[in-house]
Amino acid sequence: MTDLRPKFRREPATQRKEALIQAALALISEQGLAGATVRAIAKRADVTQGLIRHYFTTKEDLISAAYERHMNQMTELTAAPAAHADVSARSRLVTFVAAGLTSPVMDTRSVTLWASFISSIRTDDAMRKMHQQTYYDFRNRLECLIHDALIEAGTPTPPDPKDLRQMAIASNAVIDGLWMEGGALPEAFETGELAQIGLTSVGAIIGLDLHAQLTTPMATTPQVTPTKGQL
Amino acid sequence: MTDLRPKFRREPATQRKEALIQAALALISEQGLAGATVRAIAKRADVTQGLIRHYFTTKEDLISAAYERHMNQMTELTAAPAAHADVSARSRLVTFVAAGLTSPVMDTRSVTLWASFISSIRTDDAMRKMHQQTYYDFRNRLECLIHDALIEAGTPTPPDPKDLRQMAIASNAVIDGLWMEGGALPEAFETGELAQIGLTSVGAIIGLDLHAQLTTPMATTPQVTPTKGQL
DNA sequence: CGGGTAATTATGCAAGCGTATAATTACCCG
DNA sequence: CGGGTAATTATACGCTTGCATAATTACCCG
Repeated sequence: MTDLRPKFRREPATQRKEALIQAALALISEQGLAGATVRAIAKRADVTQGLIRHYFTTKEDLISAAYERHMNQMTELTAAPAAHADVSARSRLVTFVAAGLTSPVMDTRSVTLWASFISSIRTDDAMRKMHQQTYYDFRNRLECLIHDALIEAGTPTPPDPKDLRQMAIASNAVIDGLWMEGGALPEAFETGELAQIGLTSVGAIIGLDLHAQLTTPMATTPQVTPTKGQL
Repeated sequence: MTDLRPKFRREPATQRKEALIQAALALISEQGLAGATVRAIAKRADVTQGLIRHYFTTKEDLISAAYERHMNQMTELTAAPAAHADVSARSRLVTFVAAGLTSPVMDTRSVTLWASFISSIRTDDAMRKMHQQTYYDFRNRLECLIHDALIEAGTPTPPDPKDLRQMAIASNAVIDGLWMEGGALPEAFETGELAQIGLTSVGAIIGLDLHAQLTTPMATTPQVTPTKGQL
């Protein structure tokens, strides 16, 4: 009756931490922050709850690490496809915008996760700093792409830094707004519709046509039950 | 030693409900959903916790009512200033966009509240429906304003409904995105900067100049520490 | 192969949670 | 003024939470 098989395995620290973070992310995306209890996370990661305290001094620590992980991955998933240096700047910008508004970046899970975290940036300083850093990082990448695309398109003079900043802020906002709605109400939009709207809008904001070949100012896609009315 | 003064007052139902909702909103905006416990809400509203169950069958009920209240107020605060029928359609649109990107609509408290609620639209069906309804309501108002402004500006033909829809989605997204960042990182932007960017962007998206008198495509405002760098 | 040690489990605790129910009590009406 | 009733308080229950601490145990190293 003596049990020969070990009752648990000792894993490298980074691996265990990663497993715990992934378990936390899964739970938060499924049930919100309230569902991500220490016990639930431990169970999901197939360990006992005491182990969490061994790797993270507090639960807040783990949640914060999960937030960082999620946001960095989102930025990377958006930026990576647009990193090929051998294509035109305009093409890189197009890829960036489209990637940010397509699965897996634009996705109910991602948006829910993000929303859960965002709600705590007012209370939690670590969360607040993380949000700020993530936001600036994303916006700066966008600003660089816009800058390059404008130069490439042959603008009269090098773009005014102030205008560039505002274009980046505005473009970032459209992408964020579309991304959020696409994740929150997936059934409200056609596949690819939001990516296309994003390209049209960013194009309009920076004064460049970001569509394949056409020059029409606002292209067209099939419509879906808008619940229009009253008012 | 007999206490002459009454130990509590009986208030009309609507008033008590309203007080409880306001207490909940205050707590959620200050400490997130986690801080809005039944006991804390009751204390804030100067009643005992049992009373909550007397007016709301469950805590979820109260939270849901608070969500509805908050969103409707935000929409109203944005739309009301733009309701004067005697001014031009363009002017009404301008007012609408600007109101949505200025205090008190664009505000840390509002954004934090919204974020707390949003995180639960995946789990909670009532929340989900409320979000959907609120979103469509806001977007439809925007679409109407855009429509009127385009007609007024003398577009060649009545605007294509599909284009109109996309313009509304995009404009809504910019406003949402700017509103969110303005609330989340208030110190990152100059006063009025986001409203101005919003006007410029919506103008670019629908193909109308929404600025006071100028015709320049991207006007200019003072800059503020952007934490630019690396990459 | 055998001991030391850090990873992991096991157990417990105090506090807070949402909810249910019974006891008060302010206020309305005849 | 005095009784009825609904608003409000008071109290309690069972459960879950995050965290701490002690007991195990897998694995590395000489």
